[in-house]
Amino acid sequence: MARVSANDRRSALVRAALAVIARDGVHAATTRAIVAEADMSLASFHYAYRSRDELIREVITFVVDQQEDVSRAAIAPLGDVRGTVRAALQAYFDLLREHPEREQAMFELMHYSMRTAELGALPAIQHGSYRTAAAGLLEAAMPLLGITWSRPVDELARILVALTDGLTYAWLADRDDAAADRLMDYVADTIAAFAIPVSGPAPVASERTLPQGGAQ
Amino acid sequence: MARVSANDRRSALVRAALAVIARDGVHAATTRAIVAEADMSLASFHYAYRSRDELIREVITFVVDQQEDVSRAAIAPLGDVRGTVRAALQAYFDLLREHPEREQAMFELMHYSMRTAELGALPAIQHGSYRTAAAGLLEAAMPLLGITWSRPVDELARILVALTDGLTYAWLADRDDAAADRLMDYVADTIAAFAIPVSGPAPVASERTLPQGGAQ
DNA sequence: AAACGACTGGGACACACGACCCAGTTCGGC
DNA sequence: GCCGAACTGGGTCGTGTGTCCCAGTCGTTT
Repeated sequence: MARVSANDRRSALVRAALAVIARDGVHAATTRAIVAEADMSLASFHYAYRSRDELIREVITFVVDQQEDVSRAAIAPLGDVRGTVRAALQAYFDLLREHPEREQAMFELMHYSMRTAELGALPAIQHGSYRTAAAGLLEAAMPLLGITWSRPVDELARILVALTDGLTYAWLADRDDAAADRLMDYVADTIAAFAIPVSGPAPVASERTLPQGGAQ
Repeated sequence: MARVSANDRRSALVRAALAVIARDGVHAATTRAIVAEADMSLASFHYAYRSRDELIREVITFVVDQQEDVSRAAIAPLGDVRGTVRAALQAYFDLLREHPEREQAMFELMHYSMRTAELGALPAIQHGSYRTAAAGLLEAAMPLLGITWSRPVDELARILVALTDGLTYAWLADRDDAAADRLMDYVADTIAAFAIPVSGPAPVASERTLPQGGAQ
């Protein structure tokens, strides 16, 4: 086959491994399956990587980095908080519906990391990057929607991530679209309830709910 | 070794498999590892089970049934809704803290089921049983606390399960106890906000928070 | 006590896997 | 055109796996 630089080969192998993992699961991502997906020989694999573990490790860090990039996706302010949150959730959910294997692969890789001693720190990093992304969205929403949050953004980010994880998990298990819709409605409501309009030109129609609980 | 009936052997193998899975993960639950844990020979394994898959399948159904039993645990009404929900969450979380491997094993088994064609239906069943359990708690709380819920119990159960899954996942990833505490506080608040006191002897001191959002 | 069937131990088989090796091929610089 | 280094194909090794087998042992029934 064609001649490719080791660097290109490494990234090709990472993508191939990801494809195999998404299609057949982590346990099926053997060196042979991966090189078959990438259409190269076993020797090429071991020329690019010292071991399978090294590849998997790179796959995971790649995935984490990618997630961080993806979640920098622009937030589209829709006037009120609830609508904005709801739209962002819908965008994520559409992605999930289109590529369930991908999110499933994320979960599996996370569990794989938890079971591998040298990779033990990665789940915390991966989860941290989710929270950072969520916090970024919440921060970005403040000036765009003319609000502040009644609790620390970090805390709200954690709530948002927990709900998103729960939503993902539930849908992966039962594939109930209608239930997912209702769940997203709730998430939008509960997040919107933490928004406080700042003085000045108040955004309209976002005070349907009273500031719940307050900063406790 | 001692002489044991095939039936006893089957359940012993299920428990052993569960122990191995919790300790080392699903991928490490080989026939040899399982029989070593159960302290019996390979022949005994294949006398009791036709194949490893048959065992794993039994492990999963066992786990689902067990979960259903566990979640019938009595709800301890603490006067107000928030306190009751918070205490129930804390009880679950304490269990999680004590045996993280156990919950981790549940997740892994779920993913294993998703990847195995004949087991594809199990995740939905497992998740359904979680929701049923949550719904049972919410139903039980109604007469005990003198409340009704402003939304269908099924829907609230789904929210509760999603939040619990998210909580579990987050804690497994970063082991942040303080953050888990704050998250549970939020869950208790948000669930309590769906409670409507019924006319009659109103429960005391549960109106610290205004009914948030209400029935939207 | 004899015989039957439930149960066990140890070993064997075929296969898939990760890792490795080495003789060849092709490319870039001289 | 040549040379050294980057790269490739095919094969091989040792190990771990699921499954199976069979000679043997023990309890139960008659």
